[in-house]
Amino acid sequence: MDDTEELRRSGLRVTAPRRAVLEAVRQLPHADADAVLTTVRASLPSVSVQAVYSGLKALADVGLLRRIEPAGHPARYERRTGDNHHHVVCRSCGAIDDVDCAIGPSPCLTPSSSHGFAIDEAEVTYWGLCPSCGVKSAA
Amino acid sequence: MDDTEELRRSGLRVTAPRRAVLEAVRQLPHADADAVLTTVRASLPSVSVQAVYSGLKALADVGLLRRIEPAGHPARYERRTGDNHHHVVCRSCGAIDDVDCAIGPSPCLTPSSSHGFAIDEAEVTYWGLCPSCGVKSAA
DNA sequence: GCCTATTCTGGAATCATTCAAGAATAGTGG
DNA sequence: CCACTATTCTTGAATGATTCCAGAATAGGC
Repeated sequence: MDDTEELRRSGLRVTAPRRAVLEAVRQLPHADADAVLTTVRASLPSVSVQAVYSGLKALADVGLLRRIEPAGHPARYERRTGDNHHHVVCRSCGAIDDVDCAIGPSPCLTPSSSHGFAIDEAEVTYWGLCPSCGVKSAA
Repeated sequence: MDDTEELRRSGLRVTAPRRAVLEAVRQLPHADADAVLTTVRASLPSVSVQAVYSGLKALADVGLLRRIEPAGHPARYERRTGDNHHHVVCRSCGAIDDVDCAIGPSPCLTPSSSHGFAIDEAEVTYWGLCPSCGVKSAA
């Protein structure tokens, strides 16, 4: 299924900016809005900042993209959706990698106490140093 | 151990704004900077915004406060530190509650694959609706 | 091909937070 | 108790990511 088809099935209008945003996130998993903008402009030089933001929002709203917001970093976007996998974030450079569910299939965590909250998602973020930053700090 | 003593032991200068910040976070667990500012000004009306921000940062840096940053919300601060407990966040009103470690003592989660990252923390955030927002949305 | 709702463009605004320069002050040594 | 110096405070401006706005463009149904 190509991007155009995915957009249509999700009930979104198929526009050049949206296809380009979808394609950019495919090329750059965990890209932030700025990186997406740069990539999109390689093929569509006149796309506005807002077209990218609203495209990212529309795509995330229908589930074609997943938005992750690591503390202290701008939001990142990825196409791997629906499995609630987790992420490792490098404290030094902000690099992100996927991590499969810690325990079994998603939703993979049950809190020991929920204080009456109706919980629908368990989000896990691992923090540390990526391979290349780890080497630098050890030196 | 009172606030003054805690500050001193952590190697921080004891100032009125810092004591007030520490006291405010004790009164309001999971308060954001703005709520802390308001509370601090109840006793010290002329404290600046930056005194609160720099106080929060200094206190968090030495571990007297823990800073949490739920996606889409301003940073919150709490005095319960050192146990890496987790949080439930209400999607509707942003209310936060503590949740004990999902599995055993902290650090309580081990990723199935780390991609070479040197991981030092597993942060878990549960998302859902708090008791009062859950009631409203069910109605 | 036309019509209308949706999306896009350009520009300004918002929010949380941080930076900068100079005044105030905590804590040390005398 | 006082002076000294580094730290912290004040005021005010700046930053970065993101959103809001009004009007122009356009996707998709008829």
